[in-house]
Amino acid sequence: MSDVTNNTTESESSDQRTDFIREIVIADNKSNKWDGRVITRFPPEPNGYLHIGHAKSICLNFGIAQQFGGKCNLRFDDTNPTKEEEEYVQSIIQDVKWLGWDWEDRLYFASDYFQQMYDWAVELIKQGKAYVCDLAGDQVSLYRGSFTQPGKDSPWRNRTVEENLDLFNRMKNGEFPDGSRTLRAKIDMASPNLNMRDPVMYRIMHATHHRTGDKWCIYPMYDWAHGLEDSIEKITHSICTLEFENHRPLYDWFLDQLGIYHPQQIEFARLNLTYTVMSKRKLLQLVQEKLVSNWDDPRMPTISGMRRRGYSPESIRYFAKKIGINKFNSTVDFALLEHCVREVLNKTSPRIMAVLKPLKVVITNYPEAQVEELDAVNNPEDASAGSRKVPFSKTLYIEQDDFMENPPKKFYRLSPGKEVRLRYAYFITCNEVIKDSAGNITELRCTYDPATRGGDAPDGRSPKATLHWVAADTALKAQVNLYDHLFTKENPEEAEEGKTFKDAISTDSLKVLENCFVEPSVKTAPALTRYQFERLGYFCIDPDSTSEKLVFNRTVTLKDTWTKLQKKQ
RNA sequence: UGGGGAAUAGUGUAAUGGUAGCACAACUGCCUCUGGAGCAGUUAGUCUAGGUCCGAAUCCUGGUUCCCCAACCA
Repeated sequence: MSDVTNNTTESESSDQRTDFIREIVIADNKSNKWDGRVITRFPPEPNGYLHIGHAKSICLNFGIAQQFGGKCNLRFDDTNPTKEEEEYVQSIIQDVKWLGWDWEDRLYFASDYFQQMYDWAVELIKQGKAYVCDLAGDQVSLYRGSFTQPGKDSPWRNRTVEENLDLFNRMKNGEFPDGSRTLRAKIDMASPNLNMRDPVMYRIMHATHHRTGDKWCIYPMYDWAHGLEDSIEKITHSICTLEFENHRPLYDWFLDQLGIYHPQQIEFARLNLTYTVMSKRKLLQLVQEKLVSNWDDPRMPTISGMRRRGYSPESIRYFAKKIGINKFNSTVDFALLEHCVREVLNKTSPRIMAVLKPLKVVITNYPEAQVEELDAVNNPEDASAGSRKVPFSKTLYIEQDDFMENPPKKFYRLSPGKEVRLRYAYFITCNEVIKDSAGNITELRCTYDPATRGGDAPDGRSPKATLHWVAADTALKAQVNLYDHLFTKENPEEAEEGKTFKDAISTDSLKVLENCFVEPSVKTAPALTRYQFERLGYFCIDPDSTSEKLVFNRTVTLKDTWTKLQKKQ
């Protein structure tokens, strides 16, 4: 287990918190329960794209294996061909890899174990612990009883072993229609745990499986299959989410009846995040109803969406580490995720200058055709990132927000008569404001102080503000997509009467700015390259970006105390 | 009207009978060629009622609240 694709920085090398699951692993190692082995697995069903909640589980399982010198398998739990697709398999492989984890040659599929599972089912039948039931679906649930009422035995519960064997074989051979029969475990129809009331092990499904094709027309249920998969792979700690706690007695029962290798199932709480939804069903709905562009829409909490948004794998791993592991439901503040993203990106992203809402500035005392190349530091947090040249000339663009004709108190930026520093360039003073007939400011006329080249004055004076800028002639035009929360409510699931989570979708989660300018140094950068636009935030090149039409996605803003100040007033 | 889990600042977590700590958020300052970063500080917590104990977030008893379970989904 190694981070092959990502460098580990300080933020990650900090000590791993010992959660209750790691405590179990440590205790097991101490007692030699598993002979020192630690084998975990990440077992997704390929029926959707992975999201940040899965990342928590991935980092837990792979992280434990890494920490204790064990292994973590990637296993597709592909037991339901009607919901699963190859596209999802590929996306999941890509996402886990991108997150920085390596399963080496241990890529497994539950469907590869179908024959073994079948054989074990036959064994259970021979033991008299499983039977073929002819009850229809609605009848099965009727016989199951309720929370407070015990169930009733199926009329087919006491078939002979021979009859069960014959019927199960014929189920496998495709002699019966879908839904006509099931194989059920014979446990206890009066158990207070409904999962133990003769759970279905196999159902008939004449469906084409994405890997086994039409070879099988019976498919194992989760409860039957999952423990067997874990057993086959000699998993030591089978980590799953809280809702499977009720299933653990069944997990244990199947393995005990068969007398085969028996991992320990441990449950932890899934992740909830403010301002987002996490269920695969709802995410699928957003995609299918075109409420987002696709699974990798940068507003989606999917791994692919976050990748496109510009989140780095390291920042997601850092986040997973910070949220911890527990056994109760909690909702993590989205701001913590953003903090983790900023923390990592601050240390790793090269800085460039870009102007999102351009305001033309003419330096009246600057020579007409002159262009200077000025030195700019690539990353003040990382000396090894070096420096680059940025062109400066008579006509520039600055940010509209960086000028105010009638500035309020504490507005440090440019205003008439005021001097500011242009980053890495010169001090300029605004002398004249030019407006169109409607009164909109269209241009600023400024003078520069030639003695301040590079951004320092010989007399030691230092303006309160430093602005970012681009030279008009050499700047590249770009589209910039500004993203915000997809939902307006902290908990979109909590919908009022007659409303759904979709009613909480934000109308300004995406703002497209078409007339942005970026410095020329980014011209040939590949898709997904991450930058900090100085004073604005972190941005990355969208995969749809071309050299003819540059497109950037805003990952997250910089912390902005000025905006905060304004909002308070 | 059954069974299974769980409750620590606004949020996420630590403390495993011995000073309730950390992070995010919020708020103050300092510093700064990014109103970024960094530095220093402030606010704020053991669900509840009893009990055991020199001492309880932790152990015991009762209560409260929340989550999960009645798919041929996982």
